[in-house]
Amino acid sequence: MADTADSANTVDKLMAQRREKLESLRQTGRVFGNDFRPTALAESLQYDYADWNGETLEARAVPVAVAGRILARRVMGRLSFATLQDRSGKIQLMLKRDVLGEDAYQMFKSLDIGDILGVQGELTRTNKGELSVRANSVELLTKSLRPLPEKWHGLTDREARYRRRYLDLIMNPGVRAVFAARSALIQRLRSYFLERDFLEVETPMLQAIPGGAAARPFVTHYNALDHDFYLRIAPELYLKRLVVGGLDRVFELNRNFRNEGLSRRHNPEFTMLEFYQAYADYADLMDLIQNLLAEASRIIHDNYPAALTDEALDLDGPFQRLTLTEAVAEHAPGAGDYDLGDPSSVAQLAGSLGVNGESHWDWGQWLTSVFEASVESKLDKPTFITDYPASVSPLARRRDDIPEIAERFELFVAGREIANGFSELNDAEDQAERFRTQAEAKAGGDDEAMYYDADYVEALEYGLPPTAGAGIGIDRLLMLLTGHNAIRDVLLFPQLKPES
RNA sequence: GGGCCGUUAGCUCAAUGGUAGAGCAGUAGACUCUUAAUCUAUUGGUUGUAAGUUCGAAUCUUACACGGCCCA
Repeated sequence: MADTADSANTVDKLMAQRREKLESLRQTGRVFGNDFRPTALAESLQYDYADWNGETLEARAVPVAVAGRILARRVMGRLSFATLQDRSGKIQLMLKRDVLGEDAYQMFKSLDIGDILGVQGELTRTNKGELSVRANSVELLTKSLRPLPEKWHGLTDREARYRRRYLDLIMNPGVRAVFAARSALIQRLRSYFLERDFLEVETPMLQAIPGGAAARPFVTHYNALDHDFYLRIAPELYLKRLVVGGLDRVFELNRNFRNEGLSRRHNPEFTMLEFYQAYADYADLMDLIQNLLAEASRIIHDNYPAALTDEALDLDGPFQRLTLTEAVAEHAPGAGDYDLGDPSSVAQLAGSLGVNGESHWDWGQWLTSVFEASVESKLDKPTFITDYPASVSPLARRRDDIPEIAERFELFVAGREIANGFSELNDAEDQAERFRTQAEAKAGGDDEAMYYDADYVEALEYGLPPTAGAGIGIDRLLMLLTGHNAIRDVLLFPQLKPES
């Protein structure tokens, strides 16, 4: 604690100065007033008056009230300029002692960068042509007690940007654009499904049996029930219960939690869109997703250029489609020397690629491991991989002609999976059998294997109509669309280790 | 989990093992068209933490913490 003068560090001294200014303002007038109402936004003014020259502005004397944070200040004797930033952008303030009066001008000069002001005045243009608000009055709305980062270099330390995102948002306008794009993306996904008669629903985050994906869950304790619950790893099994209940088209756009490490591409909580459509199959959903992503992509690219980096992708389709076996044959080194339909041959191929498999693995697990090890990262252009082994797809319907294959697809872009979907398994007896196999694997030490969910099987026993469903990882989709290669750059508050 | 890199003033960054500096911000002053304003003066440090080597450590060594990049 820096409560003595000799232990005060720089920021304590800077804050002490600002507190003194605040205190002296309290003596002479009102601070933290909450009745100022801006009538204009900086960016709107820049846009609306772009064609007005100085003479016209002076003649019309357009009155405006703007509010925002001071980012820079240029005092030149009896005339000053300041840069004010509001939620839309920036506009310059022009402050003249002759107009404001001596007291108000002195008050302005005592303000600090970071303070939040309400300013009333008229629009004008400087000699250099910059649209400015010539202030008639200035009100301090919020005193900022801490110094902002430097105006020119801003805040660049990534850790600081993530831990104090508000400073990042103040100092780095592109960050705001990314999250505006995120909002627009989510908005469009939502409206896309609503337009197609899907019902938006919310299903439990706290689940007694975590299901719907292969992942380790977070555990929490529910005191009142004295029972451990899991944070959901996917909403899938609940959404399909709703389809059993007659909600033939449902979607949920919400958070999932997976107990994995942190990395450039992993955050323990992430946003997933899942949707289910009865009387459709996986091929229908591939078409839907292709169309959906093209629309979403267009919205982001057309409306949020400031959010995009050079790596931003335009997903305008059509997307390539390959079966898993075709993809392995095409991309896995040496695949031509092996029989991809034969379990032991595929296991040998996997071994030659350095995959550490386990002896009890079946054909599907070996083939999938080969795909993950040597194909996935090469799928640069948007590609639907189809026809996954049923054994690695325990919730997916089998193909009628080849029962070992599931009617399933995953979409890969830039080497990353961004969507996963299938024709849903609606044969309750087969589902029970698949769950048994999963539960055995879990008992055998595979902590990502699924639990046996008897309640879900019971729901299926009442009858799930033929249904297809899919999930799209929203954070990763946004990463692709905006060209950010760290998930932390598309999450407002990414998970970090505690500081101290 | 492994390898490499980083952590110095509020921010952005310097500093052959030999007195820790600069710019911005701040403070005081000048200045009625600036916009990284300019000019003058000036305040500001537990060099991530803890040990060690050394006459002497921001600098070398070790451990730890946090972060970044790459790999699994």
